[in-house]
Amino acid sequence: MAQFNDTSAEIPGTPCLICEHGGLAFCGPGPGDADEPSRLSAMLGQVNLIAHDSVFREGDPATHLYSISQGAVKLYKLLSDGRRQVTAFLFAGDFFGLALDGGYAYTAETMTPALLCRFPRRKLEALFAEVPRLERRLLGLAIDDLAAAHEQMLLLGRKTAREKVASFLVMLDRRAARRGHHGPAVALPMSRSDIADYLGLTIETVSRTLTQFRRDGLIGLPDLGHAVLREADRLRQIADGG
Amino acid sequence: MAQFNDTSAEIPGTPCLICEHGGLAFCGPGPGDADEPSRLSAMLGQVNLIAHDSVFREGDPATHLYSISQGAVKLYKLLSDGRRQVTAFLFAGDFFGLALDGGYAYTAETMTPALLCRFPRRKLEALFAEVPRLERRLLGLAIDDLAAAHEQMLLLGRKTAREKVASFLVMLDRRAARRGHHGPAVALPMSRSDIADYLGLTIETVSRTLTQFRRDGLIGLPDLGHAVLREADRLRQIADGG
DNA sequence: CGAATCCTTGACAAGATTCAACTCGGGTGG
DNA sequence: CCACCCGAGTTGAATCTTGTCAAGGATTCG
Repeated sequence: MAQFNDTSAEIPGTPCLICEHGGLAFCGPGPGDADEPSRLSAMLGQVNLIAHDSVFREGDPATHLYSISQGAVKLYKLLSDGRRQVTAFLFAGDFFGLALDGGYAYTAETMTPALLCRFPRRKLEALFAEVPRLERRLLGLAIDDLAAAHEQMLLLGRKTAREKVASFLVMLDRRAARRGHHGPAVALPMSRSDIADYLGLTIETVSRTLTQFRRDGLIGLPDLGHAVLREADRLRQIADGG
Repeated sequence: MAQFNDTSAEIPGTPCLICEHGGLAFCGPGPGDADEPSRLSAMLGQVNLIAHDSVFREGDPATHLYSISQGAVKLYKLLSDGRRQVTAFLFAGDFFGLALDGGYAYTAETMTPALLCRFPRRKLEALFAEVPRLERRLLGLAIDDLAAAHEQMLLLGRKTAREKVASFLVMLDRRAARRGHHGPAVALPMSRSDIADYLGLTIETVSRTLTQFRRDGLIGLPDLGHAVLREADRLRQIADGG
């Protein structure tokens, strides 16, 4: 585990695809500052991973900051007996790996083949002095993550299975739209087991709830990897406790 | 609600007590940089709140950043039907209120009478340019919060009631020790209802679990507001899923 | 084509919630 | 001064949502 795919292990200097992603990630170009992206791309490296490969593990020294160029990644934490909590699903344009000297707080694993950009933490910190806007951006992204974490705590602590699954589908749909995916179906690159561990449920409960939504005409399930939100408004209502 | 106590509404320029708290909060003095604290205290204001007073509400415009000088504060989010998730308990030296233009992501309420330091967000951002170390500190604190949030997700999604309550007691004990409180009893300034909403349980389950711990000799409950961890190691073991 | 893995479905069990009664302690007012 | 009241907490019994265990079906991949 944790090996990088041989085909293109690391390509320093190659321009980062996510820099084209409209500023979603921290390496995106900012207004009136054309110099910064080139400085960043000069220090970033790309890593190409196969599906179900681990990027780093909880407790590993936090050497790099990652940004997803292509593919999907999940973050999770484990209890000693193997119980797992998936804390985030990430897609193109998202970043992860923000950590202090204590090491990464979670394990990061690809769900699909993925192309990641990564930045050495040390070099990035040195660059902060020259480009303060960078650190501001990173702080903003951390605050976004924090808000998402609080929202997930509300879900885990206080929502029913039905509300959790509805929230999950609505969240994926909203984020897919933000990335420009406006097709009828939302992609589910994660397994039922991943979904269960994200929502604090079992795979059986996730499966049963999805089936019930399908029977009620709220969603379509054309195949295991996709869901169609037929009654998105109703799902949003369920997600918020209605 | 949300009124400041009349007795000492705001005292600009008064030195912030938490600046003496050994660098726990972001306004603490750093090595070789005696200038910064004075600049900060020049722009901070103190607010004195009674118990069970709200500091700000979820969605309010994020005008200030807060730091606790004295007292205890809780953060929470609500669902439309009143279900509540407490996302954090905060004590002297802790800070809160980090938010972007979307407004605060949670409501903040005192649990005890509290003395807070607050910094206007606008002015703080202006100061970032002059004192880059400040922004670095804030980013570090945000990363700490993020790690705590992930830990809480693991608790909410995957721990049993017994493990949740044990984790809660151990967490309070560890944080009290960090603040220099080494007495035999850990303070519980929050109500059973707050604890339940923090752990994703009901007050009855919290009460029953505490009683069971007491019967098993793991803890003492001298009064409603205190707990004595008699078997701290065993509690830590339970908290981690043993 | 076969084997393995993932998912779905069903029957049953259990941990936590709900509902309800009771206790305790503090504050108030007769 | 003390009885009363009220809110908070505890305890008990019944219920229920979700988890556990087990079997069957589907999809994928060698």
